[in-house]
Amino acid sequence: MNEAITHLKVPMELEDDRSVCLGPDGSVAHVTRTLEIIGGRWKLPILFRLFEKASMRTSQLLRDIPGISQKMLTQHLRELEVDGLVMRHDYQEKPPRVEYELAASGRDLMPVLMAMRDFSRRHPQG
Amino acid sequence: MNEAITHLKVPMELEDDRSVCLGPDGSVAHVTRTLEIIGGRWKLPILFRLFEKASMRTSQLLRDIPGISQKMLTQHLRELEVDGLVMRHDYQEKPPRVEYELAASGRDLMPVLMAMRDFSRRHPQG
DNA sequence: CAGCATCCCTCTGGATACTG
DNA sequence: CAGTATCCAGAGGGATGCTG
Repeated sequence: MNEAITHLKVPMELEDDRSVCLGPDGSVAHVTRTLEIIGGRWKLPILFRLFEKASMRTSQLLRDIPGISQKMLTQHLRELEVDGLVMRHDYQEKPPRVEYELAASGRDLMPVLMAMRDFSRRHPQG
Repeated sequence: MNEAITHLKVPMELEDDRSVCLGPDGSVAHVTRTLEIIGGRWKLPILFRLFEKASMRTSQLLRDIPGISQKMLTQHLRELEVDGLVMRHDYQEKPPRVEYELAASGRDLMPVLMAMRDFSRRHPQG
């Protein structure tokens, strides 16, 4: 799964080329990777929500994020889970009860997001 | 112009809602703004290139970034210029001679990109 | 309540050809 | 050399209905 963002994804054949030509550290590839992880339409709202509230049920997220649909919520939560940012807890109850919380990687990501937020603040668009 | 990334763009009607519901600081909106700026398929290669080489001609960029097309190079350079990350210098010569360099905002962005790079390094994908 | 399956529309980006 | 104009394929995401 984890269908990454198309226009950000690096075609297999070019990946090495780009790493090489753009620094031996592969900076571009790594930044691209981070972009792919947070690049979904609702990824940021979900992450910030879980950052504020620690643990949340699916229905809570659905209510607290205006405009998101069931489908997109589940889909993005899956991707975030696969990418290791979010942990899913299924309590195996009836009716279903599932909760999500930020994993360690997810918490580590927050300072990066804060840096991105601060950049935008320091550079208001023209 | 500056046609932003669709799946990242916040519909007008929801912009306020999201800012409110996701913290009074509008974190999500700001991070989204930064994402939009760097979200194009070739934005990162271009930025890193200009970060390394200071000033470059169009043809140099075209040669140094494997896989990019004339169209996308120009298009992304325009967007980066509009967003204030890149400065364009047209020397008004014949044949044409145009050079690009990072603007102050572009240089300010680099530490943020480094943070994103480091995050990816610290969290290798599964 | 939580999640999956479809259909459909929009937009990005690639390929190509042309201008000054 | 630098840039523009078309055409087109593919992916992301919205709307809706169904399942356990």
